[in-house]
Amino acid sequence: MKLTTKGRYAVLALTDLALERDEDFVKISHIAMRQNISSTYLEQILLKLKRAGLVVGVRGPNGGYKLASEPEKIMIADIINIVEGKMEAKGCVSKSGSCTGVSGRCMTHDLWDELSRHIELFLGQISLRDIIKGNVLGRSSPPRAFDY
Amino acid sequence: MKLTTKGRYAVLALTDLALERDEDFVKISHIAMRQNISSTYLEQILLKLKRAGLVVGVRGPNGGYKLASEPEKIMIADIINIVEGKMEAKGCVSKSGSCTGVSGRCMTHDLWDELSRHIELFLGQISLRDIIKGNVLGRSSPPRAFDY
DNA sequence: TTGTTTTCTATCACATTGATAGGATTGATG
DNA sequence: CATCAATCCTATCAATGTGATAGAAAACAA
Repeated sequence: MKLTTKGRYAVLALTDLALERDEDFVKISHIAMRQNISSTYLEQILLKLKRAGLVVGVRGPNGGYKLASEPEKIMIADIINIVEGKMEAKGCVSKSGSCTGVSGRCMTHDLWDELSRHIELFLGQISLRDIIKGNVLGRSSPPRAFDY
Repeated sequence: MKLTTKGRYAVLALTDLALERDEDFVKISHIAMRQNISSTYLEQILLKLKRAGLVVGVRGPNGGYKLASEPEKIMIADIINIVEGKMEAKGCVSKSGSCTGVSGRCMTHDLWDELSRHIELFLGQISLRDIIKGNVLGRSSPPRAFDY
């Protein structure tokens, strides 16, 4: 899974929107100032989120952005997937073809596959509401034992 | 957590070494050919792993690389940490200072903190031996329920 | 010793992505 | 209609990931 500043900014911005839900539309500049991130960079990110339908944006005076649905319905995994591009199903894909190890598919295929599923499962269960309620800590459960 | 091709190549190469453990020393060129990755790039990666003590390398004819310890003692998290640099403890660190949201620390701090712990926990429990034995699939356990 | 094979090391070039800049478009307001 | 405020969009710059090149140093064999 790819996780860069872009994904973090996206979650941060949407969390901000979830908090300022009473205001009609929140301006980019306000989010950027509050969260201390570049407003021009945030533009591109919000644009992607708008095209994906997670937020709505209106132009002109009194314009700005707004969540398209309830905070409890927006999962972190969705946000990340949109701005970072799709989580690559197979982390072993190199530029030319995929899984081109000598034995057909590369040996670590299952590992990255499982890791992606693991992360997606984790972030797919946390909503924006969980974040603004502080309901995040302590969710890490250890993986299963070796022998099963 | 940062996860690029460098980390994947590192795990792939060490998995290859774990499989060819009977041979005394395995040449970079052989690993690169078998796993279909750039041999010059692999050199840089193996060098880091050698400095960290995970592999030993000898020069000259019949030289090459070799695991420094048993495959079951080398965890994936260790490999990634070495070649990708340390996992940043706090994913919310921006260029200037850290956690500089308007309210002291950024709102998503706990989220990234928990995610890092989650990934490290996952990769810290999987060894090279698990990979070559195919003992990886099905380890994803869902996170805990919301209310606890 | 000499030559060959390999790791070691540093530096350079390219590709991808993070981040910025400036203009174009839209809508509200007087 | 004119003006202003904001999103929208595109082009460009900067940083980093990825890989190539050129050699040096070491170990072995003849």
